[in-house]
Amino acid sequence: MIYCVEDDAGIRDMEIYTLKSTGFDAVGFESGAPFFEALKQEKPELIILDIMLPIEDGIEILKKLKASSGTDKIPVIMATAKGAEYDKIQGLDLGADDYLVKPFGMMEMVSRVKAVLRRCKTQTRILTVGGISLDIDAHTVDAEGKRVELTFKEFEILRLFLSRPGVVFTRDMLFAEVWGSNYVGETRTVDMHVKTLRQKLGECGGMIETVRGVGYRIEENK
Amino acid sequence: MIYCVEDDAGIRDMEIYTLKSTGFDAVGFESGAPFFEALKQEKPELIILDIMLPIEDGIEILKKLKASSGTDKIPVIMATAKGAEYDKIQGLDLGADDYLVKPFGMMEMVSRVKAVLRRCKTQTRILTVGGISLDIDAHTVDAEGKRVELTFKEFEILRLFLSRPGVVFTRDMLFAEVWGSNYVGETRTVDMHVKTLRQKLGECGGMIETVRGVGYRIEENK
DNA sequence: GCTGTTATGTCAAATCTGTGTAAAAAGATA
DNA sequence: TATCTTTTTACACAGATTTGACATAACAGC
Repeated sequence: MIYCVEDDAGIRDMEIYTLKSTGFDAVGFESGAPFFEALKQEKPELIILDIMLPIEDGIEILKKLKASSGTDKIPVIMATAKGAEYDKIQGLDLGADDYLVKPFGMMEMVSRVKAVLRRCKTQTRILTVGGISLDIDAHTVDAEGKRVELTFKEFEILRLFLSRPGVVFTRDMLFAEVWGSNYVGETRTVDMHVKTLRQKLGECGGMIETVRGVGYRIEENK
Repeated sequence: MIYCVEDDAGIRDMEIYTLKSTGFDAVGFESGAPFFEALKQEKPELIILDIMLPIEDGIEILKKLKASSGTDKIPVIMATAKGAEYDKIQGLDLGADDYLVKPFGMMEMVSRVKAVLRRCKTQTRILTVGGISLDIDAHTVDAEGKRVELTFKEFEILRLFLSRPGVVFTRDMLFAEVWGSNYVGETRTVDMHVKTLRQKLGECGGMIETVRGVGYRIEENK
């Protein structure tokens, strides 16, 4: 879902039309008030925000968005009039993720939206690295296209690995994240789960690398 | 460190001057070739890349950057001529982090640089000196662009060296930091690790200098 | 230049440590 | 209860680390 705040109905409709025909779900708002109302109902993935607005201007709206913990992480693209460089600077410094200079092409808008979403890939619900893909919602894992049945702990560990490919997780980190407690004493619990993971993942099992003296990581295949 | 690739000497100098006077360390390049040469030596925090370049254009350079595992995470801001919308789209789709439309103000450039760096802040912690780069999170080391496999102690020692380039570490300091204990008695342990480090780092091995009677350090320049 | 002294480089052997694995015990779940 | 998951224990082994002996290089004084 993408929200567009834009007072010019022509531009607004064009934006919504383009976004929808590109496969996004989009809703337009004429001003800040109805926009904030909608925000209470549903948080969009991204906001396109015009700076020149009648009652409350875009900069003010942006400040409010960034001030509230529920909305501060939603990426914002500011739309600004040509030559208003100061606005751009202010917007960027206030935490806008990008901006569009009017008049902008719809192709460009879509590209920027995609680029920002790519950057802010906050919660991709499906993690994929190499031949392994893990669906967080469905709680399923496929390796080389084949469904793999994992237990809870195994799933959580694999999810961590996939969430940051190439990054090494120490046993302490794994314990903290998966068990929520500290890694105390000498136990081979983690190793055990890694072993079964490797086994169940078959071919892809080799992607889980041991970093001796440190921990484990999933190979960032290149 | 920020690298600027721009064929127009006037613009390039202006960029470098502005960035330096803002507190950044910046170096300019006229074309792709010297830029890639410098890249072997040191990886910058950010790259400002002109699209219209004589021999190899910015899009090509961007593709190369994103194709190499050592450079694909470095944020890139593309500089493009006004109205060349297609370029922008292509650049953004290829993974550029932002772009500047020529002619752009220096204030805007600085704002964008800061914004991109802010966004990419929580990325990876990478120490780079000369041709060596060490990724703390991934626990990997590259020398001259090639992956080098290090053992735990080797990694820790190299990490110390890279954390303070040019500074000499005595054997006592190394023991205290890496082993967490005091350097007792006469043993060749540290020297041994330094030897294997130099060996494994190949060309870059020479960067580890012996300071007779004191300890070791990593050579800052060259 | 030499020469003796000292620090560092190198090697192979000895030691130590972390990890893989299996199997059994302990907890959950149904 | 039976079954599945998780944890623990025990042990073997590959690989990392350390050590001591010796070679080599650097330096200071002559």
